[in-house]
Amino acid sequence: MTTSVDDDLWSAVGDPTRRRMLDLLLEQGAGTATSLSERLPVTRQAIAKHLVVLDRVGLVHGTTAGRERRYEVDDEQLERAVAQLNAVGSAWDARLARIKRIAEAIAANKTNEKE
Amino acid sequence: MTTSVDDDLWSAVGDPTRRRMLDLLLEQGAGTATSLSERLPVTRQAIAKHLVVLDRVGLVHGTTAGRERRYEVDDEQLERAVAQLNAVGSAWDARLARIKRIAEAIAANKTNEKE
DNA sequence: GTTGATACGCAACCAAACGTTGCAGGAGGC
DNA sequence: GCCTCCTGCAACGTTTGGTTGCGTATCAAC
Repeated sequence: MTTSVDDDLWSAVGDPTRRRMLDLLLEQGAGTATSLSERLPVTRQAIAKHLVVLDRVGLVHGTTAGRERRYEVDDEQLERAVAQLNAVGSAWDARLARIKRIAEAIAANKTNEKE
Repeated sequence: MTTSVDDDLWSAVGDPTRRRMLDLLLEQGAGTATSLSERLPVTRQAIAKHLVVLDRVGLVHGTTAGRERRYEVDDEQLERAVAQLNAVGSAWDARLARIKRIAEAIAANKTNEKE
């Protein structure tokens, strides 16, 4: 039951560019707006805006080191996001399973009623 | 590895309103733009547009019955969407698990160098 | 210290997406 | 016939993802 609190995390993770940014950050351990933009098909400024979004929901946090601003994934928050993905997935799976059971029951019933 | 093909399904499911529409359709078996809009905080026209989006990626399909247009969830396609949610989730989980292992190894073995 | 490259932040601008209001038209019930 | 309900379409506003352009701060080299 998608509570409205989830929506911030969902919309953060819903964007394909942000998902790939998280992939890269996990792969490399950390990254800057510039380093990420070199491996993604968007400009540094677009990446920077996405980093702000991800920072706001706590999925990454950045530290300034000299002229660089380095971002890392927040493990706990990402786990929370994964948990919500799984929650929605399994909720739908449960619904689908129930629908199938009902469909089978109806099919059995109809064959009984017929003739 | 988030192929670009996934993005259509993701962005369809990424919108909170569309997620709730799918919830309602699963709960009620089927629904029209009007019936859905009565249980969601947006207008019928907004719902109608979302239904077009969901139809385009195959998550629902609609049939015209008299003056109503009834939409139902496409079970197979929704299962595919769920599979993709789970795929991303477990990929991140695997990364996080690996990072934790490495962190523990580093804690035990003090000699390490950055790439 | 001056110069030059690098990394960043900010502002203006564009296009697409989500949402609204308003209106015309087809299907059912009286 | 008439009236109601459901739908579809068009115009409009706001937010969001993306761009370009410019100013500024840091590091390295001279």
